Order: sequence, then C-alpha cells, then structure tokens
Amino acid sequence: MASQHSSTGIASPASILARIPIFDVCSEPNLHDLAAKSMIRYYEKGKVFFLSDDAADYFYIVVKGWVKLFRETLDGEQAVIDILSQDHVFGETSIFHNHEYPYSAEAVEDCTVLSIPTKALEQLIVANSEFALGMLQAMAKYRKHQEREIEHRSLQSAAQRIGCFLLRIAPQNAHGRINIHLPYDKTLIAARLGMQPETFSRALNKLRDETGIRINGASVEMDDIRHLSSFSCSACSSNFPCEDLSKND
Amino acid sequence: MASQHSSTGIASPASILARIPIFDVCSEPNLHDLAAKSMIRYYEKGKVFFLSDDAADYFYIVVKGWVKLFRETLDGEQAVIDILSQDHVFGETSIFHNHEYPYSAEAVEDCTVLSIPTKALEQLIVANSEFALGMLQAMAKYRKHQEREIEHRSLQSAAQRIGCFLLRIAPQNAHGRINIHLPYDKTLIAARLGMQPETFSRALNKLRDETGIRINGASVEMDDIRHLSSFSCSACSSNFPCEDLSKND
DNA sequence: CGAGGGTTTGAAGTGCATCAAATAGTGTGG
DNA sequence: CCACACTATTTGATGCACTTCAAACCCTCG
Repeated sequence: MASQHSSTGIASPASILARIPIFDVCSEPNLHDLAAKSMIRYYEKGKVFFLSDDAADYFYIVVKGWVKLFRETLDGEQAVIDILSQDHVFGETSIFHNHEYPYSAEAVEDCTVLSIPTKALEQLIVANSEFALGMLQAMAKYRKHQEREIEHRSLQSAAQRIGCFLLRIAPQNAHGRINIHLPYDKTLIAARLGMQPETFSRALNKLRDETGIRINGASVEMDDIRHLSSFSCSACSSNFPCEDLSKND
Repeated sequence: MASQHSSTGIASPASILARIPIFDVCSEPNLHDLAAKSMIRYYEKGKVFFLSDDAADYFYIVVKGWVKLFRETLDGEQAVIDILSQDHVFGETSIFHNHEYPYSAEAVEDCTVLSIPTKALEQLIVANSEFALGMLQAMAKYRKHQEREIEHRSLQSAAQRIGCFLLRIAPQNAHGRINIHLPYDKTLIAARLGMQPETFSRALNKLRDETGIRINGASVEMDDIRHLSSFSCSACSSNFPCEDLSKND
C-alpha cells in the first residue's frame, strides 16, 4: 500500500508513524518494524483507553477524533490534563513509570487510533540514540508547555484563559478577519481550561465585550487577532505569538 | 573524607556530581571530565542566576541554600515554579530550548552552587546513551510531578495545598508524633503554593483546626501524619504516601 | 412533536485577593 | 541589655471571581 487503505480511507500504520515528529529520525527499517507491530483500532465515544495506574502494554497515536487525558481524585473530581487531536501521542511515558499509565484516557468522540506496543518503543530508544535524543527534546518541549499551563491557571482570569485557548487554535500568523470553529463541546473546553461550564459561558461573553469578537454557536469571528492577544497575553510570561507547543504529548 | 575541601567544608565538584541521581550511570572518567569543567560559585541572597530567555551557557546544582525558579508576566505578576534545595539541578533543560533558559532563577538566601557548562552536558548526552536514557527518565518523572502540580492548583483548597506541602517535607513513613520545621519563609511558601501570604496564614489556621496540628512559628507538630493526609489527599488523584518526586529538576 | 443533551441565565454562596492596620520577631547600634 | 528600625506574620473588613444550585432555553434528532 502506498499510503492509504483504499477500503477505509485511513492511512496505513507506516504513513501515520511517518508524520509524527518524534519518529522523524527513525530509519526506514525502524519505522517499518514499528508499523508491523502496530494496529489500527477504533474506540467509540465514551470508551476508555486505560485508567491511571493500569499496566501499560501499548501507547497510542490519535488518527481521528478526540481523546481526553485526565485524572480523578478520591473526591470524585476530575482534572482534565489535555484534549488530544490528530497525530498526538499518548500513554508513551508509561515506559518511564513502571509500565503504568500516569493518567486515564477516554475517547470524547468516536476515535481511530494507532496502538503500538510500549516494548517496541523501549527497544527503539535503546537501539537508536538519535531517537532517544529526539524523545528528550519532545519531553523538554512538553515540560515547558506544562510550565505555561501552571502559570495560566494561577495568573490568568477565566476570560483570559479562553482567549489564550482561541489564540492557540487560530492560525497564529493570521491577518485581518479570522473565523475559528470550536473543536469540541464548550463543556469540554471548560473542563480543559479548569473551569465550570457556567463560568465558561459567562467568561466568553466577557471576552466578547472586552475584545469585540463575535460568537455564534461554535463559531468565533474576529477582525484582528491582536485584540485577543493584547487582552489575554498580558497575564502570561510568554510573548505572543507563543511558540506552538501543541504538537507534543 | 577525601572528597572535602578541608579549607571550606564544601564538597568537591566531583563528590557533588556523584550524589546527583542523573549522573549515577556516568563512568568515572565522564564524571571527572564534568567535574573539571565545573565551578563552585557563591550567590548572595537576592542575586539572580539568570532571567528567562537569557542565553544559557551554564546549568547549576544547588550545594547549599535555596533557589527560586519563576517567570514574570507583562503585568508584573510573578509565578513561582519551584523552590529548590540541596542537590537539585536547574537550568539544564536550556539545552533543549535554543540554549535559552525557560525560567528565571534567583537565590532566596545565600547560596553555594556548582555551575557546569551546558556544552559539557550536551556532549555527555550524545556520548553516553545510558546517560541520555537516565535523563529521559528524570524528565518523565518531573513531568508527572508537574501534572500533579496542575491538578493541585485546580482541585485543592489553599488549606489542602498547605497540608500537601507539609506531607512532602515530612518523612513519609513516619509514625506517631512528628515535628516539621518550615524550610523557608511563610511568604515564600505561599508564593510557591500560588497563594497570598494572608491567605497562607488563614489557611494554615484552618488546617490546624481541621487536623489538630500544632503550629509555633516555623515549627509544626502533629500526632499522626494521617490526619493530614486524609484531609489533603482526598482532593488528589495520587494515593498517600505519594511517591517522592522531589529529587528532580 | 417531544426527549434529551448542551448552553445560557439568574440568584446566592464560598474562597481567595486586596487593602489597611496591628502585632510579633529579628537584627542593629548605642 | 535596651530601644529602634525593619521585616515577617497575623487579623479585620471588604470586594471580586468563580462555583453552585436551579431553571430556562435551544438545538438536534428520532
């Protein structure tokens, strides 16, 4: 197969792996070995990939759909760590945590994923030091991402966090009028940003009043992205446009 | 011991490096090479090691004193990332960030540190794949630590966060009566936990009322650590006792 | 059309921040 | 050893942001 399963319209394991940055440095044989051990799987909305502390034999790459990473407290509260879209990797750090997943993962809508044995990843790291280095790099990048996340949660208001979220899904070098489509439920975005749905709704209105964006259901329109960035980024230590930190797990 | 500078009472670079976990896998020659390129330096209270986005030529290991890592927003707000004590490493991830420091660092009291050229670290990573692997491991561990931090900030109350902080500095397997000495200013602890000094003071009183701990200045005494953990850990997804995640940068 | 989810709005409560001021603690010079 | 200056900490009063609970609205889809 060149790159498509003609029957499903889904890319082949090898072609999926090929577009994930951390595998860039892998040789063809490396990649094909990995692909041979991988499997395309389907998870319907609400299905759980794994729970925090489960034994980890596979990690995943999102091919289609959205995946929620989260942790739950004894109180029954849920902390959403991230919502992942296409080409994001999850569960791979289990290899550094006693082969247990450090968070839970659930399909928030029907998903196609590539599942890969963690064992194959471990072998790859040991065998290919350039790959290990790339992995370190990705880890460092994600770490910075998290530091920013911590900062946002403590310094930004709800409205600013929403603005920041919109900036991240907007084309960052955009000029003039922009139209953004919210990628998933407002309720889920709220959870992702660590606030209640009610707060999200009200804060979005406040953001509209402050920045002149226009909201219509899941579509958000604005004349100039800078209205948003001057409102949101003043409470952030990174300068706009922020480097894109999204393409990592 | 052979490894002490008799004149200063400060350990030699080699002996400092030897007790840092990530260097465990280094060979003697590796370690001595690193030590030869390192330098003991003194920073008085308030002195800045570096600012966020500065060009990074050195990373550091805390030998004595306390170091604050933080970032500042345009608004002038400060987000404290961490307070580091002896044997903690900082600034090393600059090698993955364009040789720029991803945060600012300042001595919160008179400090002795070991400064090491980042170049030497890079060489070590490339030359010693086992070391690279260890670094990955440390990175993964820190990442989990951060995930917990994010969770704490969104799900725990101020009083619970303080309790959690106390649990982390207490001997975790302790039984019966315990006495803890706060390691630095209450104001600084407050900043570390993302709250105002006033809030810290009030929340600490609340914690006392709820858990029966006794507070006297910087000393905190309790009869059973479990009073604290049942109060604080109910809003956390990790079970007490939490794994010790402190010995990482 | 009606059921059920997602979303918004209203009213009230809670927790933390803020501003102001009192108090305790620490180090200094006399 | 004491008085003073200065800082850390606590306390009080008030305000704001977010949450909570309740109910309405809206949209989609059978």
